[in-house]
Amino acid sequence: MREKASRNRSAVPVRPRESPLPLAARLSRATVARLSWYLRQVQMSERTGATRISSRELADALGVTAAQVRKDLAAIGSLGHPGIGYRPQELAEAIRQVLGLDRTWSVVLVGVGNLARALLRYAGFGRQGFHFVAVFDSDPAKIGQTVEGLTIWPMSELTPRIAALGAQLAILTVPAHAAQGVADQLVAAGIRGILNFAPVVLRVPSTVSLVSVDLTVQLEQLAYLVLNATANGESSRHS
Amino acid sequence: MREKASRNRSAVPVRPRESPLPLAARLSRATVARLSWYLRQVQMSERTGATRISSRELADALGVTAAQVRKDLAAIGSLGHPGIGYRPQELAEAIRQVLGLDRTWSVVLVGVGNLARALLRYAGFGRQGFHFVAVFDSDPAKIGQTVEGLTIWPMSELTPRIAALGAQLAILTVPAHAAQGVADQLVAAGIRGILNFAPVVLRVPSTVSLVSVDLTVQLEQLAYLVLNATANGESSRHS
DNA sequence: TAGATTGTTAATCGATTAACAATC
DNA sequence: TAGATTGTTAATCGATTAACAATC
Repeated sequence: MREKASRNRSAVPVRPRESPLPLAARLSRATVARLSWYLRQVQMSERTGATRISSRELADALGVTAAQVRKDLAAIGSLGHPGIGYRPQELAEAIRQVLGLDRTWSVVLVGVGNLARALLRYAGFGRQGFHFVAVFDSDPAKIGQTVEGLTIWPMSELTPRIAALGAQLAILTVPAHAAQGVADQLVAAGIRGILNFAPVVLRVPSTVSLVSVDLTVQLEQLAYLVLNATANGESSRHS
Repeated sequence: MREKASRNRSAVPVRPRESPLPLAARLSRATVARLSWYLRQVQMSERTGATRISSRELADALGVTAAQVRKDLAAIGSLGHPGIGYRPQELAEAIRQVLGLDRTWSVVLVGVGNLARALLRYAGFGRQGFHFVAVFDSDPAKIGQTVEGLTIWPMSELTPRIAALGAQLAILTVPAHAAQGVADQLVAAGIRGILNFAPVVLRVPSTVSLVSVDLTVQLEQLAYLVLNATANGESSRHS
């Protein structure tokens, strides 16, 4: 469960800066999440035609410290120019490469409810290289219907289609009671990563990556914060 | 942005155990998230009629260490019974109280798309005391329609209705470009907490609590994990 | 050159884990 | 009593911040 590998962190500076990403040290969750924010911000800068952006500008836009930004960015390479800042294009490219957004990901979706429809319709995913290649549901009434241009397949098609399409990622939007069973099927079918929205703690083998988004937990977090806000200094959370 | 208050943490043991929650120390984000998991697990135990549950059982079910569970639970009170474990009912009640689930929260929702419909339909929220009292949208075509028994109101009704209904929480499911503007209106209308789904970093005053769920970030996390999985020992993430 | 800004180090802060006396 | 399990302490681990020499 916990991350075990951190030995090689401080070994990085020793390495010559030949290829852009020479066996980069493992990045922490928090760092990876912030890289996503930086990328979004930098892409906005690119659009406005800016030729440079400083750690301070990035920090102010995102509500973190400039030191944090520099630390995060230094972890993925020597991308900055002392006295200048970062060049949006260079930076965006480097972040995309680290996050794996410089390629196409084939994604299947299991469980076609409203949440699934929202995700399928969200154009932001496609823009970053995530392409939905198949959707599945167990409800006979839904099978054969079309959502966002995709035919809904029965669960019996899960394994063969994932194999045939070479899908790497799956989004799980089934009810809690069905989630573990479907996850097991996805794992067996060779899926490499699962984004789970079912409110359960899933168990998958260590060869498969798992990110869970638990909306109930988020709303409960909010209730806790509100309840403890007046007394305390407020703090906000970004997941 | 960062949490500033932590002085009183180790001062807690000094305090006599009179009332159930005597000025409880501030809990970390991570702890609050785990409390939500514990609650869910404990509620399942309650349903199966279990009369006790140990930190080890809880830990195994959720993939954390038993020490972690005891630490988290000790932070909200002396709830365990040495040699026995925790009593599900007592524990569930204590967690509910800490998270503010022992009361009713009035929630408004702004932006009626598929994500909103999914959230409105999700029964889990109601079960924990979150009640949707109004929904708003800026699209004239949607105004006056009904979703899950609620009439969709125009944005001009936001301020008066929030005041009239005494709504405390808001869920923001509008497009990115509209999010900050709507957040400002919600703040002005007296909302105490916002659960934001728009993929932007929102700015709200420190008197208002904010939790953001950024689905793009989560999918990018997954891509990063998959990309770095084979080489590394795998780790999974629960938000 | 003077001013700006990075990458990196050391210091700080906070969260997790291991271990065990106290307790039922 | 013997066995089980908590709450708490100390040790460890990791992440953030501050400061500044190096660089453009």
